[in-house]
Amino acid sequence: MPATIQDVARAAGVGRGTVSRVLNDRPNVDPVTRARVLEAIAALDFVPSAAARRLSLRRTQSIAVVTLHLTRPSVVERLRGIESALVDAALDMVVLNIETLERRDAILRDVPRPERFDGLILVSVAPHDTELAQIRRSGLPVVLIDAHHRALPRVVCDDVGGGMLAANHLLERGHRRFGFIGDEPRPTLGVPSSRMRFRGVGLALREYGLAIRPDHVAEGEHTREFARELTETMLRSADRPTAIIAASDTKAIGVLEAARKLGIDVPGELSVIGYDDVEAADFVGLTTIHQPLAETGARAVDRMIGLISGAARVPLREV
Amino acid sequence: MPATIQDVARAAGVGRGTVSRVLNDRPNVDPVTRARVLEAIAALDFVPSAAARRLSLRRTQSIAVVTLHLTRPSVVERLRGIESALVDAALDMVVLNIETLERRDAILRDVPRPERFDGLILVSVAPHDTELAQIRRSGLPVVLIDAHHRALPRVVCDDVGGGMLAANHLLERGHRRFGFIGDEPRPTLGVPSSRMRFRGVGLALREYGLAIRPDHVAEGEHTREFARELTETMLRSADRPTAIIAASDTKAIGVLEAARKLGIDVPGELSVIGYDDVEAADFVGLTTIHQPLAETGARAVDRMIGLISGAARVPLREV
DNA sequence: GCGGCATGTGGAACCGGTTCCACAACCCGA
DNA sequence: TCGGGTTGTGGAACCGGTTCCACATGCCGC
Repeated sequence: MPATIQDVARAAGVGRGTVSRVLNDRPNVDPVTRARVLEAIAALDFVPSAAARRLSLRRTQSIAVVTLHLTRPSVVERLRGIESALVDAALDMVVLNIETLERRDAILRDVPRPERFDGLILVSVAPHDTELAQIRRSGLPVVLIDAHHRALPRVVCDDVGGGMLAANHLLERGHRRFGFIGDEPRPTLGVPSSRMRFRGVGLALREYGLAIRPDHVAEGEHTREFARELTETMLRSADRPTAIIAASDTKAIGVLEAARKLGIDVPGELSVIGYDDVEAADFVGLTTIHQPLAETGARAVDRMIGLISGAARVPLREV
Repeated sequence: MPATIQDVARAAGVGRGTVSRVLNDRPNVDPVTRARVLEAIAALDFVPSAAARRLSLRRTQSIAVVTLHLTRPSVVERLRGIESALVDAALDMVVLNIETLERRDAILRDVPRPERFDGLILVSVAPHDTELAQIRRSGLPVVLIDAHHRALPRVVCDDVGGGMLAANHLLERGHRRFGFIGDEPRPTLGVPSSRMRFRGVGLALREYGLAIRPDHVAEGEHTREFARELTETMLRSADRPTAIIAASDTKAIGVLEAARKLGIDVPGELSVIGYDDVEAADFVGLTTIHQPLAETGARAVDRMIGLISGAARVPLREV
């Protein structure tokens, strides 16, 4: 039903090749001819078929964004940055979300195929070595966000630095007994950002000749309820911490709940720092670490486009 | 580089047509031949090219999801539902996010083209009549979520009912003076769900012979700060409301902030109801209206697939 | 006045699938 | 034994673009 390039060629009285040259702004087209072709295009409301274009160019004009836990605020914010940068580059964003291990494996098996996508952005997902091999074979450009792999370009936030930032903030305010509420140290899916943040906390404390007590570290599932329970136990201990750093705002809210339940005043008797800067953070009185999430997304797209057009650069990090 | 159907045909000693028949599980293929073809496919690690398939089938195997304000929790949750349903149907989800009016118009102009997508899901976006005409012409199946159009299939939550629900909850608890904090009654982008909810509140009050005072209704921009300011003004009035219904949790938090600032105890002196059930809602002590967001997303995909396969059904609603 | 080069153009071949048509081989009943 | 139907198969045509090659035309300098 829609007009094809052949129709345009006929209408303008030229060959298909000429229409194609006009469409792609190539030189060696007589201005008069060009005008006639453009007129025909407008008259027929012609839009080139993406499918045909993809087939003959062997490019798909779309990139896959693989996310872990799409609904987390930090992921969404990154996605927004990615989307808006991709729009500018006239690329389609296909979102693939991971919620189970099976799906993770299926995606990493099926997605890195050059005939499916022009590029791959993995958010909080790092490929295994065998998966990396397939990605390599596919020749697809890949950029990781919030994930590490020694051999792949990545845009990461400095989690260690973030942890240090949080700890230093509290140290400067005189705190000496710290607690940490984090995620699984080695998550089945995803990446150990939580552990990195913990390491940053440890580093900052060391400069003050301090260390965090093992029983003041509690790691587990990324839910508020879980964080609440772990915190309750921690706060009941004899020498309870005066400051708790949580690996995310979700967990931080769990910490606040526990404190409230035990009648511990925040920030009077206990300081709490979260991570992510969710919308409600300042209302509930949470100090939090902000990350430029949308910017990292946009940045990843920039690098991806660089890779597509052939540049190879050294992996870099940003805070 | 990757193997083509021609390579497979050669390897198996058959014609391309036969390979295609095997790939698509068509009848009239000798079991022996089929086995030989499958063997060749496995040996060559052959995966059919999506681009070629799209071109010859004139189907893209991907659907466009247009969202307004991707980052709002309610939208993300719907997106998750959509994504997971689309995966089951082996369709790619291309996300297009709207943040400005220009982009809105550009998307509604360029996206409804049969050569680009197999279907369209609009989340909180309703097309104008001229845009509808183009969609019609394109022949693309469209499903709206959280948006109304008399002529298009849609999956909506009953906003009027939600408003009534909120109001009745408060009426049963003895409240008689209500306030409402909502979005712009007729938003430039997006849909007037806020107004619908307000109408529901009005209906519920009428049954009690009550009405909401005009100066206890404040509508404006969807931000916490704005909601806070509007609420402050409202709470300073002589006969301030004893209960406030907000059109979203974001605004509800603004309301809580205002109350806190003025030293008004919640829920002692003022009850607040929000909308969306964001994660932090119960921590901050907010009563909120929950909607089955992911389910509506999945439901929309079901209907879309129904439309693609040719069924035409009566528009319906769900709560 | 003619060889050489730049410019503009038409059209064939190609990308990698699907579909349809023609035809061969076989089975069956008359 | 022969006509008619079924089954399996190869290959051409097609989807709608891009690219490359060949060729026509016009201009230049000698």
